[in-house]
Amino acid sequence: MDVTIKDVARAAGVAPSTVSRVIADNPRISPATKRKVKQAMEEMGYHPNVTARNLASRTTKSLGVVLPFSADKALQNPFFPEVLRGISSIAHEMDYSLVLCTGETDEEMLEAVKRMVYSSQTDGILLLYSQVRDPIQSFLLEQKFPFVVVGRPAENGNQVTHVDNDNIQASKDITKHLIDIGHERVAFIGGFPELVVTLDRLQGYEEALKEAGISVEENYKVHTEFLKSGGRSAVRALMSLTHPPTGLVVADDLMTIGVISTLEEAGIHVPEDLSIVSFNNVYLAQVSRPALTTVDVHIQALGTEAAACLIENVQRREQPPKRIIIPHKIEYRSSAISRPAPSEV
Amino acid sequence: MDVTIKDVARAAGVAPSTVSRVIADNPRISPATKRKVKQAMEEMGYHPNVTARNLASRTTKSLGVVLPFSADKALQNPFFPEVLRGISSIAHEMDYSLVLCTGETDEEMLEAVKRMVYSSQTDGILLLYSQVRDPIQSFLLEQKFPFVVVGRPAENGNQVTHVDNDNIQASKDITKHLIDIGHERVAFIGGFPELVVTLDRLQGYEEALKEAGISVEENYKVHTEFLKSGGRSAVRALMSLTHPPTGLVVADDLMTIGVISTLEEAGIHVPEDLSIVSFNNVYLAQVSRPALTTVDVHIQALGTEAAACLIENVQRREQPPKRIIIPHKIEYRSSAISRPAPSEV
DNA sequence: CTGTTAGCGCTTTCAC
DNA sequence: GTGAAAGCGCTAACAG
Repeated sequence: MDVTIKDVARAAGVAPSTVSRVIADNPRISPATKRKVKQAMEEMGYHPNVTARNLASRTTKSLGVVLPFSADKALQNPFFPEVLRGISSIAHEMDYSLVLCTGETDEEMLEAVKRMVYSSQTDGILLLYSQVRDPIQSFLLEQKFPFVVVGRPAENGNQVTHVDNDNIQASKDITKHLIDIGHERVAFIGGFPELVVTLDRLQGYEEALKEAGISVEENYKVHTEFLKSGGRSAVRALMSLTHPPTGLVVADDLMTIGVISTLEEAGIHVPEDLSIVSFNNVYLAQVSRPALTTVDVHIQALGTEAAACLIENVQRREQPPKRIIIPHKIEYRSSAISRPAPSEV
Repeated sequence: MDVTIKDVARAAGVAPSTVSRVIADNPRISPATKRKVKQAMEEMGYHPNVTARNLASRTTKSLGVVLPFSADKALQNPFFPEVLRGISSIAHEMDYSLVLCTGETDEEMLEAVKRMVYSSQTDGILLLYSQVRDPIQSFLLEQKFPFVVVGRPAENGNQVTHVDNDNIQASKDITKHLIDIGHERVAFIGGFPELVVTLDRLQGYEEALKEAGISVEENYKVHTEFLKSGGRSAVRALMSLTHPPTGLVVADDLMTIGVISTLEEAGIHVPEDLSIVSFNNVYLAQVSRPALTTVDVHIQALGTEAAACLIENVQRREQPPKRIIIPHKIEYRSSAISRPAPSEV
């Protein structure tokens, strides 16, 4: 940096505070001086030093973003770039910058978050996932540090502001769809059971079954790691049951792609032999074969709402905890078809 | 924030400057006072204020990261999370934070970058893509602001530090593979022709053809948007030529998935009817059907090298421009098979 | 409406 | 080895 507020003040023949006011676009400043100062800034190529401003104003105008860096391939899920886009659009609009919280392990992540808040590096934090007994959430909560989580907090749900879908209902809806089109043996494949989203979608699945008078079979509930080959055996086991399912509710589009791949290897075709529905409606869901019947959770909206909400919390402190539900919508495509199969055409 | 360096100083019975030196782990400080001060910090729950430190030391200990936020679905490419992981691991290790440069359009992106450097919000910038006549690169260059690009700069290649694969060679290698296994009619499908990586891979493709004595057909070179449905017609057109290709070099794994989808719709099977090879080896390349023969470009390494390099540049200014090439390696899987097809088994 | 005066919390000469 | 003092560049009362 080079030219400072003092330089501009001198050149414009005013006090530094006046320049500061011009920067802040303070209303009670005469158009004349405003113009004069602006011109000086322009001519001298002045740009306010963010750090100095932050120190003086005791804010950072930045939001911390916590991604699940640690978890295996989770970050490869297009879900995250997509919420990021949403967040970024609002942040940009409101003139906030985004700083990433990084770390390889859960402990490192927690450390990173602690450093962020202790060293006042950020005004608020955005948690892009929610897991059971998350030490990060507890920490933020006890520090009374502004944060919002994308997802449903497993604990203290009404103390922490969060934006989420009604995943239970969404899962109920899509499971019901499968049932409605004739499937009676419907299984569920979920990811990390520590993730609240997994639990919610499992619960919705179970509720739909119950409401349809179908009993919930324990061995119809499978948890496989995200896209992991470890999941293959689980899927195979599922399909070699005496009464294998004819329908599958999978907790995530990307996981679905892995599952379909495993199934095809085993000679099981989707949707002819098995119908699959899933969640998120990432872009890939349209171009994969078969195109996926999936619930669109409006990922970007999750991001924009979360960011807007956090910024509001940050600006006027002591906002009461809020809960925002983004609506969902089923996209009917070709991975799920009626059963029993229509008579051969 | 609450407890400051002064409080600690008072409590420990030393001067603030001494505390500062303890924080910085200054060698010429007696073990005794060091211990005393550390204990005070501990007891009082002291954490240095990053902003104040930055202002005083005139550095930010942060790196700006420029992702192609604007470009359609590009961000959905797992390539980016993966370099981010690499970058983040080094940044974390070296105690740098990462701040994202956000914007919806190219102009906004440029503005964001300008703001970052003008307002001294970051010590250096990481550009995660390289396109022809990129105003961001020009700007950074003329500002003499430290930055490194992941990819090959289209212009001023020896003035800007960059880490890249030898994409020309990589493309030559993989194209040659296709030729070696019997394909003579090989087409190329690339993405945005403004991206240098696309150009390099196209060039490698052409060179391989020439070296094999195969003439380069203009209508064998197709550019489709990333995953976009617009690409479908292009792919279909390609396949309805009088002499359609039997082999395809596609510039990116994700694009390949879209292409395969289009082909299957048209009743063309991969690899039976058409062999495909591509680039990046993202995780999906293993689980998609067929699993993709693709060149592994070591995405994470691109990230770690870039970050390490930038941090070095930032710490000791006036480093000469460097160019780092990450080796590549072909992963042979099942999307490409010999032609003419082996006699029916 | 504008100037004056203190800092924000830390680092960094320069003495001792 | 440690302290005193002077900022880093800006904002924010408080006057006027």
